Amino acid sequence: MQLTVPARRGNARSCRLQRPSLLLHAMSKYPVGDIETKWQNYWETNKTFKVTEDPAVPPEKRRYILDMFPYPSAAGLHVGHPEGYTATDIYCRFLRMRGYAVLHPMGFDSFGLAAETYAIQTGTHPRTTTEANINTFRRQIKSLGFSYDWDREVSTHKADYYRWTQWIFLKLYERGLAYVAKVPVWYCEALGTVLANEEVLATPEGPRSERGNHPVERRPLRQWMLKITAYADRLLDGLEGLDWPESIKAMQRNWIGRSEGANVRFAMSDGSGDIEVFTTRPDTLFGATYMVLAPEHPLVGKITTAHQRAQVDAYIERAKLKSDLERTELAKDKTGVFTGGYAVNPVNGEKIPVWISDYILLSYGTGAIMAVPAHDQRDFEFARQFDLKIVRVVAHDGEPDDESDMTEATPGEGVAVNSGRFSGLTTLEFKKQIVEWLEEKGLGSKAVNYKLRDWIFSRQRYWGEPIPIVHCEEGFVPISADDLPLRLPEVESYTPAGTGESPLAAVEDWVGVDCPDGSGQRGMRETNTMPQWAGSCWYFLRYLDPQNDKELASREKIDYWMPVDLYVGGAEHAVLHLLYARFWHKVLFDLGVVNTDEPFMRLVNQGMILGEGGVKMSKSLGNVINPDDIVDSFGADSMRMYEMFMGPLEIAKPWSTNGLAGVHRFLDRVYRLSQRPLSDDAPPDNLVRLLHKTIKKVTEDTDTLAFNTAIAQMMIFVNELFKEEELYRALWEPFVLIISPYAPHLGEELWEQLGHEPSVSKVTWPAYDETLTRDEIVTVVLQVNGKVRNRIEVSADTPADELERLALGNDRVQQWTLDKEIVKCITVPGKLVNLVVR
RNA sequence: GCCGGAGUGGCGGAAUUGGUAGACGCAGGGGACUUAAAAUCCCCUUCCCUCAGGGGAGUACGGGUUCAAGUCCCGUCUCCGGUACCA
Repeated sequence: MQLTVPARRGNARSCRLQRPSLLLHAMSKYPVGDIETKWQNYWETNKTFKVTEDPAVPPEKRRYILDMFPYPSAAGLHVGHPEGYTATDIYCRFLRMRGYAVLHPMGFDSFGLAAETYAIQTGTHPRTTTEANINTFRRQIKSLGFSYDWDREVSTHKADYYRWTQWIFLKLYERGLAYVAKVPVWYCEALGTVLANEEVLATPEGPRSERGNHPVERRPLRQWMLKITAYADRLLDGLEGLDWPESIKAMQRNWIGRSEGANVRFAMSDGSGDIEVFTTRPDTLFGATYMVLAPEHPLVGKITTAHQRAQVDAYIERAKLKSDLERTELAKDKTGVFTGGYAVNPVNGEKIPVWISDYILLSYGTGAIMAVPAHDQRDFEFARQFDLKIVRVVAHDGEPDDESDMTEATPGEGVAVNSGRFSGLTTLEFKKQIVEWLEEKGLGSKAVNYKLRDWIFSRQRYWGEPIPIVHCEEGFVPISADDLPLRLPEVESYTPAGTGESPLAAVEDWVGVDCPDGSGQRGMRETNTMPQWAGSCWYFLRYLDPQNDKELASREKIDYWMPVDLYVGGAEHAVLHLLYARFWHKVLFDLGVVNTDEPFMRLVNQGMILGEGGVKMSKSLGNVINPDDIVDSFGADSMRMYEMFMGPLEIAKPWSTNGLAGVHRFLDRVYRLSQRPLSDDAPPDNLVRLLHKTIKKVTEDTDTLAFNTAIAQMMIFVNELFKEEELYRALWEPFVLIISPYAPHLGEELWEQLGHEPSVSKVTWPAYDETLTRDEIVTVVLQVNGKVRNRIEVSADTPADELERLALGNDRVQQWTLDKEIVKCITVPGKLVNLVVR
């Protein structure tokens, strides 16, 4: 998946970014490079982290920990990638040592625009570029010592992978969830192609292509669509049970945008047709004083009077050129034109004018509204702009009765007024009764609307999954699942055809094909390809069974591992990827392919790593940190540990090379400590207690992904050990175990130096003794009126009355209680005594 | 505007069910070692006042609850992320 970092464009050569000069000063006492190479080779040769489906492992001891796989860009790995990957790696290593079977795979989201753009410019096949980039990514990821099971690696552009992406598409098609429709999309004359919304920018000169700054316009073009709206309610309801950040859930809810209301039909006064509107406030029907249609609304032509025709046509022309953005955000003033037509308000028979305006979007609801200016701010502004009638139909406390005094609409709920026999009803009750009334009269009905729209699934591109459909005389004929994969043909040019078709349209001997229905007729292949999102919708299933050529993954393996227990990645995928993947998963669930309705039980977003000084990392600022440079100068363990020490995983935090050096210093200290002669003597009691506290803290914090505080505790422990002459084996061995998920190369090395067989990752995580985690002597705070006046050291089990006696007898305390009456005494054993005086 | 999140030293950040604010690290200061420097080790380091015992203030701001508030409640401000004529 693509991170929203400034991607390098149109240049696939690897480029070394400038090294911060500080890196060159990294001094190291321990042989970082040797150690890290040694253990990476060991893990690779011994397949240390290969995992298989062992039926002896009970289900509650299995975990599927997933990283968002990267889009292999030419720029190589970014410091943002290792953050999430390190977090899951530490967690996985921890879980394994705690006796879990852990599935932890990695792969590549390898279809995408950047490689194709480069192909257009240079003629290099996108596969060549992509696979070179994958090799770089894989090398970089391996250099950080992550414990992936590399035998499960997948890449979405490989035919044995996209075969199953196409298979899922066929299933969607079979179920009526994939269809073709003419929808307005951005078309760029100069580039000869359709552009995605995110490839179009709003500029003062109008909408322009992101690439080349060419003008673009909306054209209704034939596109493949996926009926995600059919799953809107399930996508909404499914969020309830998920352990996801509240913000992501809120964003998905907002994106789906469910709203309840009613559809109401208004007849034209001249009988020229009916206008249907959607409203969430049917209780304000009596306040509907005019209507507005979207400029593209099909009824506009029919109801416009001859007198208004020229103005209306001119307005429609202008609206066409505006982007959605301009029609909404940028437009402060309302614009619109009267059509000359009138509709009849069904509740009171009043004739109300029908206008068109671009504040009404054809794509939402019915593309038409009843305007209630008294209680809707947009309608209010429009009414004031064009001097239309305003009637209040909801009473709120303390409002002026005269509409001419109103300065803004009052959208809240209240009690109905000016509403005939419905007057006096509360908003809630009114809504119920009016819908019943409308249904009785056949004028309308209860309705639900969504902001969510069907997913435009086709791209006029080369580097994507071909859509396995043939256009035959009798219509679309899907390719038989047995004939998949439908491979991408080789092409001579990657440039779009200029007709709004993909480069595939030019490959005549690929496009022309016998119809798969066996009729003997000739047909034409679909030349659109799938969008980049397709491959990432289900990759986590392919990891389960990557070699399977009979099905996308066997049901046994799905049952063994799914659903994903923890999914870590950037918040930039909050809506699209996570919504699309959930949608496909629900379809697969309905098909009986997968075992759960939701794929990802727990989601964590790692925060962005900013440049030094808290600004965004960007090439133009020259503050981009290249992980390769860090690994070269400080080592992978320092890089990993520093990124975890920076702060909580979820928050954005600035990079600091000094901070990195500090963590490196710590690891260096650990190594130097390890070179001291080992002692088998019993260690001092205070250090044993510190060890148990440390094990407890690191255990709990690793379990909750609070890596920064776990590392702080390890630093405290090492600082204390460092002060001792001797290195006690009884303290050192457990410490090597708990640091090993964090600094795995050093962990392996030290474990081996302790005389053990590798790998440390197979050793059981140390236990702690709860009683040893508590201090025997504690500091108790003596307060007078809540202010700390003294501290005393007492045995931890000193009872309350004894503490109270000690407090009252304390001379520093007495200075503050002298001549005062002691009103109250609060004692918290082991913590404090607070004397309240007057 | 709406939704979500966050405001703690010079900086990144700690702080259990309300119970010692500032753990750990960075930066800074002092000392040790060294011919010297680097590296390393030790100590100090929220701010203000101080008779050197301490005292006062302090977790964005203003209130409140409480013996006790960074933590709970009400209001305000700022910043970050998302979204925006969605009828």
